[in-house]
Amino acid sequence: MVPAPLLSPGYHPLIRKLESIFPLNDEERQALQDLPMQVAALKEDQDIVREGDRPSRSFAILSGFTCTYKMTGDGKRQIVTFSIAGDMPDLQSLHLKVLDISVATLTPCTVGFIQHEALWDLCTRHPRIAAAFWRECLVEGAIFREWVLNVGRREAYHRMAHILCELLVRLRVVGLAEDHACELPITQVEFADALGITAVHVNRVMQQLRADGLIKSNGSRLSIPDWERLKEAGDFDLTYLHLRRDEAAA
Amino acid sequence: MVPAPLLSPGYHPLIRKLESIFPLNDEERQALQDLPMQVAALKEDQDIVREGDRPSRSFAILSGFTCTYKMTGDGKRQIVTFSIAGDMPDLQSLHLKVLDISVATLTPCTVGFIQHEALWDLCTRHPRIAAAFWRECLVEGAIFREWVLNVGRREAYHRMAHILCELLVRLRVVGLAEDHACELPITQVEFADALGITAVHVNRVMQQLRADGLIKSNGSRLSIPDWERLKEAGDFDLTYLHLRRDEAAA
DNA sequence: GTCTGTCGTTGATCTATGTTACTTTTCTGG
DNA sequence: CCAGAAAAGTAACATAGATCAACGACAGAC
Repeated sequence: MVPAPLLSPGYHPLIRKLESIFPLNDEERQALQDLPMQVAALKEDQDIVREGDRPSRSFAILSGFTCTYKMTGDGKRQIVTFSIAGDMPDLQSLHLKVLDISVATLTPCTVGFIQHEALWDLCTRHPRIAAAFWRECLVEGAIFREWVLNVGRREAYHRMAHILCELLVRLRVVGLAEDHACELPITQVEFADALGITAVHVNRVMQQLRADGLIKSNGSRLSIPDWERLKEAGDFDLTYLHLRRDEAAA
Repeated sequence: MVPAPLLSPGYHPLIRKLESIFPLNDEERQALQDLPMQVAALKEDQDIVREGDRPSRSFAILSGFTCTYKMTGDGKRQIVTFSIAGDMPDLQSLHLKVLDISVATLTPCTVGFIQHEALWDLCTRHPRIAAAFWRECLVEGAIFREWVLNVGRREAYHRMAHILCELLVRLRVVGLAEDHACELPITQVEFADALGITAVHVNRVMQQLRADGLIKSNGSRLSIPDWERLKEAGDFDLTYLHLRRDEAAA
């Protein structure tokens, strides 16, 4: 039911992610490994869950990128977070019956659906895993807070720099980025919806970042020639990601 | 150690708040009632905890208003949420060692500090209370998400309307507001920091809301002559507050 | 190999909101 | 009851970013 490479010890994205914020023992890793999961391959630009849904399962992203978004009444979209391998963007539905967000794929994705019952069972049997999930929800909350700050109080140029820093660090944590480069298949329209600006302005700001030598990009490949200066431009301090040892040192 | 009126059944703000999102039984209510709490009276405009702290206790607000905020590197403040009686703005510190936010009083406040050990103990003994706390953290996260949307994609006028709707509903839930009026001791500067705009603009926008007959205010008293129109102006849908029965019907 | 749609890019113009520098009102402590 | 401070309100001017309307470069479909 689950493709072999995803299950080989040390490669399960969910485990890798959880371990980035919480230390697990062998037994707990095994329990996660054994979690019954219905794996699905999804195309890009597809909603996985929608605002108003009452899901009976959550899902973990095994590969690909998703965004979590909300819409205003007049149809404007705000992306509130991006998610990557190991993330469980609707874990909250375990406790909150009605979803207040939608999650959509940005790229083709592999996701693993896990019945809430199975998660409850796991949490009961392994209270430390329950704590790890709770903790993961809290880290997610911390990211939202930082985004409120980012959107509320930083200019577009710095906002963009900040989000790039966050994405690079988070990708590094799950092994999807080298030191200062990564694959980042996010369009300018998507960045616009995440930063609360227009796509036109994203374009201008990215050009400025390029001109200033803070980033380079060809196609969906991003590389960062001067991490220190990008961090500074983005006013980026990774405390809010609450990583264990400073995984990504950065 | 705890003032009597705060402990009398049915009036403990913490219990009232938890029950607004999670049903408790008598035993659980009692356990919360018995939670050892160090009560403190704080003046206004005081930090209760600061970004970077590593607290060994969390606190519940028993009376008064607080704001949770973050600062940018160049000293701009963003308030990421307001908190009121029953809220535990730094409950996260139970899991996340280093605080990524500061919490300050907006008015004189009574707060009850609770040692993390006591909370852990409570959670172990009463798994449903642990679930309730987890759930509370998730609701808080949902509020942050809505704020990202609010700040990112709504114009100042609508943003202001939205935040007023949220505050009224939340105050109503804990019995601090009548149907369409409440005491709201939040200054225009504070609203500005919460909405990601300037105080000057808050002033303009509030005048517009008044002129449009959506709100009335004298001093710190807010009243809402036309709730339906304010909700509409604020594009407000209380789903994201995840209240139990629709407490505040609204 | 052309067609079609998506994505990135550009320029001209407009506007919501910021900035600065006040004045007026309300609150508070002595 | 008054003085001083904090909060609210005003006005003139500045600007980051929005809006609108193109255009070019690809990539996948057929």
